[in-house]
Order: sequence, then C-alpha cells, then structure tokens
Amino acid sequence: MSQHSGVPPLTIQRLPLYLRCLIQLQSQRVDVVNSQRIAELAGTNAAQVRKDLSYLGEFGVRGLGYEVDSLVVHLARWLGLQHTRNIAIIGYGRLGAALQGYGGLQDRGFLVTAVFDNDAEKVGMPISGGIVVESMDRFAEGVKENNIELAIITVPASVAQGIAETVVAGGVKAILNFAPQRLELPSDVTVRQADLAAELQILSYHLREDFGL
Amino acid sequence: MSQHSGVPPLTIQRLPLYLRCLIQLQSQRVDVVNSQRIAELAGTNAAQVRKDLSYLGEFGVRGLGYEVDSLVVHLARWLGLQHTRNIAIIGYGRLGAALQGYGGLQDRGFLVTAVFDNDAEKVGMPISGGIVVESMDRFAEGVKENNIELAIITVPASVAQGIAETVVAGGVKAILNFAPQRLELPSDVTVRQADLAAELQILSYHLREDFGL
DNA sequence: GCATGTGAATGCATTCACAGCA
DNA sequence: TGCTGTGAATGCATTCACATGC
Repeated sequence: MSQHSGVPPLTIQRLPLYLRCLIQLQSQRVDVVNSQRIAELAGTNAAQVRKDLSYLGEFGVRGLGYEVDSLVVHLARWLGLQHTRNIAIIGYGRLGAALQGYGGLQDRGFLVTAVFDNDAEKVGMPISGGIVVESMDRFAEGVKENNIELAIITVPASVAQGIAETVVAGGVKAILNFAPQRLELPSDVTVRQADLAAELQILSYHLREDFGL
Repeated sequence: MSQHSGVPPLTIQRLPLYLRCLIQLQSQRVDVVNSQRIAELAGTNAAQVRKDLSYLGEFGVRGLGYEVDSLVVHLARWLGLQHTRNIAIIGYGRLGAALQGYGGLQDRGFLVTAVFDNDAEKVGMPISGGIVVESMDRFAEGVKENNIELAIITVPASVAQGIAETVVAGGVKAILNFAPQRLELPSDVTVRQADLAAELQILSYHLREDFGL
C-alpha cells in the first residue's frame, strides 16, 4: 500500500510507540533493524509491525530490514511532527501545572506556549517558561498570538463542555481532555480522552476475585 | 449471556464510562433508563450498550429499560469496586504530587495511601493526607501495612522497568504506568500505559495537512 | 538466504434486525 | 406497544504463509 490515507485507527495508535522505540535504537547507534526486533521493543509481533508500516509506504529493504534514521523521519512526517506544535493548557490546577512543567513534551515535539484559567487569583500569575496565566476571555487572541494547535483541558468535569466549546470557537481542532466528561463537539475536532479513574477501574476489574455476582 | 468471564476487552474498557454516566443519572434522580439514552450520554449506540451489558447478565426489563440504581451496583461489582482500593504512587515529582492531590480518585473508589520516591531530599517529607514519602527500599512493607493493590508509576522512563520489577516483587498486580516505556512483566500483572506524548502525537496526526510524504 | 510486503484466512467487534417478553 | 437480549451479518484487525526482490 502507499502513502495515501486510509490508515486504520489502531495502526495510528501504534505509530507513536514505534517512533519511540526507533528513537531509542538511534540513541544506541543501531542503523538497521528488522520487524522482529521492533516488535520485541514495542511489545507486538513482526507481522503486525510490517503490516502497520506498509500502510505508510514501502520503507524496508527485503532481506535486510528498515533503515532506522529514515524510518524515524518517515514516521515523524506521517504523524505531522516535522515542526514543533504549540499547546495551550486550560486549567492551572495541580495537574495543569504538572503538565506545564513536564519535560517529556518538549522532547517529543510539543511546547506549552500558553496557560489559561478562569480563577481570578491565578490570572496574571507569571509561571515558568515566561508564561503568564490568562483568562479564558482571551483564549482566541492567545491562540493566534502563540500559534496554538492543540489544547489540553484539565478543568473540573462540570465546566469541561463549556470550556471545550470556547476552545473550538478559538479555532483549535485537537483536544486532549483530562476531565471525566464526554465532550460533544463538531466532527472536524479530534478529542482524546485521558480518564485516570477509568484506567484504574479497568485495572480494578482485573483484580477481582473472578466471580462477581 | 450470563455472569461468567469472557467479557471482550473493549467492552471492559467501556464499563467505566457507562458507570460514570449512570452515576450522573442517579444524581439527577432518574431511576429508569433505556439503552438509547445511555448510548447518547456515553457517545455510542444503543445496540452496543445492550450487547455490552448482556455480557454481564440480564439486568434490563423488556419494554422498559434498566433500573439505574441496580445497574450501578452491578457494574461496580463487576469492576471490583465494592470496596475502596488503595493505591501507591511511585515518583513524587510534579505529576505524582498532582495525582496524589487529585480528588477525582476518592470519588471513584480509589485512595492514595502511600507515596514512594528514591530521592533522598524527598524521603521522610510529610505530605497531605497524613502521608510521608518513603524510599522504595520499604516498598514491600508499605504494601502490606497499607493494603495496597494498585501502583501508579510516575518515574523517568530510564528507571521505570526496574521500579516496576520492585513493585511486582512487592506483590502488586496492577500498574498504571505514566513513564513512556514499555514494561516487560509477568503475565499475571496487568499494566495500563498512560503516555501523554503519544496521545498528543495521535492528535498531531489528525492535524496534518493530509499529504505527508 | 533472508526479511519485506501482501493476499488470504482467521478471529474480534460492531451493527442489524427481530423474536420474546413486560 | 416498547425495549431488551441475541443470533446472524457485516466490517475491522490480526495473523498466517508465501511470492517477491535484494
């Protein structure tokens, strides 16, 4: 298959994982790798890796494997990571603050360039990175000034839907939502849900002494 | 179908979502609900809801719908949430601290009862909830003293595998891992990966100007 | 010879559509 | 009548197995 869309959703979810493994290999000065080895690092199987990569094009060499550097470039391109993307964090509570200071983002192509919160006590507060907390009233301007493409929502569930609508009105089309609340938004907006308690509940399921009722 | 295992993985992932919606309905004094309405709240379709719930037993009444209170009880049972489960947080950095203080856990059946970190500056530090940060050397004792069943790992990727092995050696069989690193652990241990940057990369994919190469 | 790329086969998950029951 | 519970149908995803090409 070749470089046009129609990549299955579950393949897309695995691409960041492959990218991470390949970057790790790069740092170990490995320059060619086969699907078997990628699979081991990523925790899948070789056939899955080959099928996934084949959706993006033909990057391998038969009899050899994949050239690491070039595969990294292709994956990053495919994921839209040619340039750093700017993020706004909305809700400067503990979680928002933790994410703003998290170095793991810069390393992987993202930069927090604005932080919003409606709490009057916080608006105007200068925080690390030369950022000042702004009110949501200024969201649309903030998006333009800072070239923001993604928003991370860390506000209480009760206000999440309203905030999300403001975010979309500001022109942002990709949202990572930490509020335990489904967001109802236009279909051209992509939302990913990060629900911590739900994750723990899934783990809890596996801890059951296996005969519920 | 009836109350014994063989519930598909993707159904299990949706159960916490249904539970959340049903609790919301409870707070609105709704006492009967049909699959259609649950589907709207959860963002799926009615057939999916009915099929999912049917894996757990026959809880509905034909012609009417589901009794909200009883369905909440059944779902909570099925997810192993009859009693509060105790959690350890490992890594008291910004993210660990944010999670320790996050009220959304108590509300949904979880309680952080211990916090571990190997940084000598942090060990011994008293933090909220009457908790004192402990060294990982004391992990196994801490697990016993506090009846810990789940661990949340928020340490750097480079040390995550080692830490996870200590966690498992301490008898914990469910891990939520925030480190961007695959954990290789015995198959009786359940791991869920919470990789923030990977989520953002998936969003980034959807922002691409759709002809990568 | 060796590892990719890929049709074909299998296995899950979702959706349909209706029998069964309050 | 109205809505559940569920086989049957469809649609995805994964895995197999081998032809293809270095």
